[in-house]
Amino acid sequence: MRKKPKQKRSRQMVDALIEATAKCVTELGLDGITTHHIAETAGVSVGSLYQYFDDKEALVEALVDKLANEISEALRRLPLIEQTMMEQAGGAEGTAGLKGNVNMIIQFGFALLNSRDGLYLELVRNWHSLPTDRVMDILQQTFMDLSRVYFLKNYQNTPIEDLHVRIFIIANSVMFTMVRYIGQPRMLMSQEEITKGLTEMVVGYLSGPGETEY
Amino acid sequence: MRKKPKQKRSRQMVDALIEATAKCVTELGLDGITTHHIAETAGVSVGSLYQYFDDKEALVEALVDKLANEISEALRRLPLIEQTMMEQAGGAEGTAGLKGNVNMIIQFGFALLNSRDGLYLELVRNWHSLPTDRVMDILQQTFMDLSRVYFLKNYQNTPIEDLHVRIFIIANSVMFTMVRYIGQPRMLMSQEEITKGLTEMVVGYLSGPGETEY
Amino acid sequence: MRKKPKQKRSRQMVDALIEATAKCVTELGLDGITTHHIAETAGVSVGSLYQYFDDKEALVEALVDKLANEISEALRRLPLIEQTMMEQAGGAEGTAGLKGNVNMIIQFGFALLNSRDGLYLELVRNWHSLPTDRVMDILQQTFMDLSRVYFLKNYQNTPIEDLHVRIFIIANSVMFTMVRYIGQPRMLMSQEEITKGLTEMVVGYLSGPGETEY
Amino acid sequence: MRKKPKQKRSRQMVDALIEATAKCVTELGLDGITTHHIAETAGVSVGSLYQYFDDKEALVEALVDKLANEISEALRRLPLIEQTMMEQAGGAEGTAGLKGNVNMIIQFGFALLNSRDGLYLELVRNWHSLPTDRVMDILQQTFMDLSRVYFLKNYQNTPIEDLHVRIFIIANSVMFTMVRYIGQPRMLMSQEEITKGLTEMVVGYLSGPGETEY
DNA sequence: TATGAATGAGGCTTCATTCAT
DNA sequence: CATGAATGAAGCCTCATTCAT
Repeated sequence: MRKKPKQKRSRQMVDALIEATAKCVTELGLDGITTHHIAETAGVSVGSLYQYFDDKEALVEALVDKLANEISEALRRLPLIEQTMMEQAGGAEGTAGLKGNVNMIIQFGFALLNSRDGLYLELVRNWHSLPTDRVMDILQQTFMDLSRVYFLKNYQNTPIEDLHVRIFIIANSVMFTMVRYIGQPRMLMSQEEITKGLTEMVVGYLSGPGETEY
Repeated sequence: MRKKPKQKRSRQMVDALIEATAKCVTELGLDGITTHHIAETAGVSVGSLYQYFDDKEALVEALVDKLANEISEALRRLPLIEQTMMEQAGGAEGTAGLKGNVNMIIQFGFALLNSRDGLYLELVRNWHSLPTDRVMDILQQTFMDLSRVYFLKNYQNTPIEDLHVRIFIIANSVMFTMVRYIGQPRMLMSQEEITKGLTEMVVGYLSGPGETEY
Repeated sequence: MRKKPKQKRSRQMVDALIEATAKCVTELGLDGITTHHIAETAGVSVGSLYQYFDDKEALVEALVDKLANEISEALRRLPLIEQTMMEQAGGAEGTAGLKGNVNMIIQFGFALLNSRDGLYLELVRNWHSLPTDRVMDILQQTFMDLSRVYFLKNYQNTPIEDLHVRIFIIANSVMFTMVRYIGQPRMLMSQEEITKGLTEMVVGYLSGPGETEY
Repeated sequence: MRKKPKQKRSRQMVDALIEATAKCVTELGLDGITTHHIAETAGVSVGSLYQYFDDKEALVEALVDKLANEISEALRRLPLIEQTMMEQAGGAEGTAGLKGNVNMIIQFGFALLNSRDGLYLELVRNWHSLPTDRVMDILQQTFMDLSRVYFLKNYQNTPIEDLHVRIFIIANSVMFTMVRYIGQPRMLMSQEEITKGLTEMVVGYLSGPGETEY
């Protein structure tokens, strides 16, 4: 970013531009946006755009960063259910709490991808051409953290050595399956089916044998 | 395609152009390619390009189609292991054959994504902006078919009612997790770990309760 | 023309190409035609086209020449009515024969412009960008000749000193008024009205005082 | 037009571009102009051209509109001579005023077609491929209006039922005869002869029998 | 600072013409 | 002679970025 927006006016301008970028992305797709569109949508001139952002990339980067943090926050605020003592004692079979939580997170994900007119959807789709890997990274990191805490609290007796691998696999599996599902026009499957399937897969994976023989 | 490549020369030209497109995609990325680049890489003039393809899109489409068919073929040729009688009788625990097969497919997938200088990687990444959905469709369909046959043969006593949902979830989970993994520059995890994790998840999911209570 | 088509085959080819050009002109407009279109329509290769014609211009020129001669012939075959002795004696008032002839020619003109799917219309419209002025020239010349003969026979006592000027004016007036009329989509006037008006104007002009004071 | 030329600079740019278009049309012909030529002639970049005009067509349209209005204005400012009482009473023979006016208009027309290095000539020639029919429409409409007023004032006793047909015929006859005359390289006739002939024809037609038997 | 006019490199596509087979 | 594949100059238009006001 070219300029630290300390002034109030500046911050407003920066925010307006980022918001305009978001709007343009949802309306035109990530590679349909132009600096003119964004400036016009923000109600400012192209010149101003370049006063606050080095180039188009920087704008998208700023947008992505902002969203990533928002999502990360929201994820953290999710009312995850703590496992009861009973379940914890029950061993591998007591996955009701886990299942509920996974289900909740997936539903949250679907809600997210469908919100803001598909803004997140478009960004996730184009993750590879985004100026930062932040979205994925932040999301994954958040996921990691959440999971680690959750597991430490609830499954102290379970090995979590390869937790980072599992989280990586799960995060990407869930996210892209959802994105792919939403992208499909012909709805041969209901969102509930997908949610249920994903939940089952994830819970099974998390409850399965850890570093078992193989 | 503008002209049916009946002549030997024509087919050579078409192939050269598709191969040039492939090369350009790996070198410049899907949306870095230009008609001039492709023509030059193929060692012909732009005019020739348009003699055989309606536009740039058509070229990419041809490339994608070709690759999709190749992969589909290769998948079909994978030496999947038939389940033994013992395993089949063993119920959910007898998953050694399944596990082996899943593992084989994932390794095949990694090999594929790493081949051709990342051509497949780039194409899968950009699946949403490809002129055809054929890649995904063909791959998924092939997967479906393979799986259906496999399950019919080996798990006749297992419910496969929601098989299409499971296949959808698995195909996308595996594929995008692999793509994402390869895309990561810092290798915090080994490919073996990912392969193992994915296999475990998939096998668990496929061996888990079918249309159980939930 | 590059080659004298003495052989039968050659002449056939030349004719086919010219006819194809005609078809393309009516279908695509004079500046919508391409050598490929023409060759394809003629059922031959572009190469052959260039074997018989230096370039695209030459083709159009050949077409125009052919048509001009055809029209010229047809004009000459028009059954113009000879004036009766009575009329000739009657002076300026005896214009029934003239009027009939003018009317006939105009109707002939309309029929021509509406024939061949508007081929003539398109060519007259584009007279200025035609490779030859032949159409106009031949038509005008034919007109001149016809008129000269006609007047010599029928109006020997009338001065015809400025006949060439009158013919020039009349030919162009009539032709372009017709062309413009046909081009108008909204038919605020009937073709009969136009025909009648043109006839009246022309007859009046031809019967008017010759080299009078002015 | 893409941008409203509110600013002084903008209007200058727009004017420069239209003027450059005019110059290019006279130098290269209507279908010899290119966006680069025009921009270069105007002394600006292609980009600027597209800042003010949607495409090449829009430029030509703007030029044509401008000229059409100019001509229309000029036509209206022509000092047409009102008929004297004597003439009006004199019936068909009192056409001195009319003849003078027709003559004046034709001379005006010649002056116009010969001005601006043949710009008007080229545009009239290409009337059918101009983006708007406005030229012809505006000119014809102006002509109509002028004539109507003129005839109402001066020939109240003459039937003018088919005036629109007559105007249509006259306008096109005169205009295209002039255009054709100017286009002819070999001057077998003087401009005076043409002017005189056209005047005679027009006056004769306008003074002739109205809706007479036929 | 804010503006938005101006820039111009660069991308896509067409089509008349040539030439090896 | 016929073919049609190959050529490549040329045209149109876009858009990220700069800079004078």
